Amino acid sequence: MLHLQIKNIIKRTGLTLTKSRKKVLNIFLNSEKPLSLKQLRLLVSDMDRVTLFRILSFFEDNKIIHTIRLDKGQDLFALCVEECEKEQHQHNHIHFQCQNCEDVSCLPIKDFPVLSAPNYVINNLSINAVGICKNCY
Amino acid sequence: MLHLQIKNIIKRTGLTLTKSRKKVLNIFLNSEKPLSLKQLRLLVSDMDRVTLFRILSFFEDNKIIHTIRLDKGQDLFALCVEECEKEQHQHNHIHFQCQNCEDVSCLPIKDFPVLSAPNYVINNLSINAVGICKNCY
DNA sequence: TTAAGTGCAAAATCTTTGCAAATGT
DNA sequence: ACATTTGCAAAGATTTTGCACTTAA
Repeated sequence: MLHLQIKNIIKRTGLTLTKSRKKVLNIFLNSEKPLSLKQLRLLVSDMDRVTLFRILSFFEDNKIIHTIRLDKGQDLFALCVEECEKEQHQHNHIHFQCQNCEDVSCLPIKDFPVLSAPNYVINNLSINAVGICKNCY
Repeated sequence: MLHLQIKNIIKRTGLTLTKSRKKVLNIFLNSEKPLSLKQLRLLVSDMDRVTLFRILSFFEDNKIIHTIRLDKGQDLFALCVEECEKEQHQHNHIHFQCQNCEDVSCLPIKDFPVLSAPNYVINNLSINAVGICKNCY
């Protein structure tokens, strides 16, 4: 089941499914939340850090994961969902970081804002919100 | 005129107006566009890189500048405008990067989107758009 | 078999820290 | 004069590169 999922994700890229890549994918598939590089390093335990770097940038190039760039210089990585597989690689969800518990999650928004500006073509919006989450409210 | 502007900006923080800080502020005040660390380094020429780091983080702490975190790992720095001086330090403008010419600017949007999610408090939104700018259109 | 991926060592960058000398008020 | 800021040297951290060895198809 999970194995099949992993195979399909990699098959999309046309490239090799290795043990290391499988490991990293598993971590993402088993995680509810976006992960920092530090967290990933712990979770992959013995994997060489260079290999992890290369896998992450490979995954990012192939739109398997994307980077969430929070304020304050933190980057988190998350699996892409359906939308990413379309041409535009659009992320129609909003990342939210709680200023109290620091937790990062996706905001459940019904109507994703549509923006337009005269003479501009807007292909992708990335929106980060900060505030107080429903648990800390 | 410009000198007065600089004085006022620094006065807000209650702290010292030094030659180096003045230099960096001048660069920002004379630049239409947000600047990368690399660009800033060139523009401050002989200033020690540590000093530049410290000035930037001082300016950021004091809400004189803010960081624009573009996709693909680039950070740019820009002067804050009026909004930043209010409590919330909200940036009611949208940063736009052209996928053709790579230029970064603020999007002229009339109605800044208002988001709400049940049981969440949203204090700040940062929105980055990518697409094709009016010059490359 | 052989093209691609991994691990290791080491280079290149980037960021932070401590402290003495210089500067601003 | 005194507190703050700067420059320098050096530590720490992060990211990249080259290359021999291993692995997946």
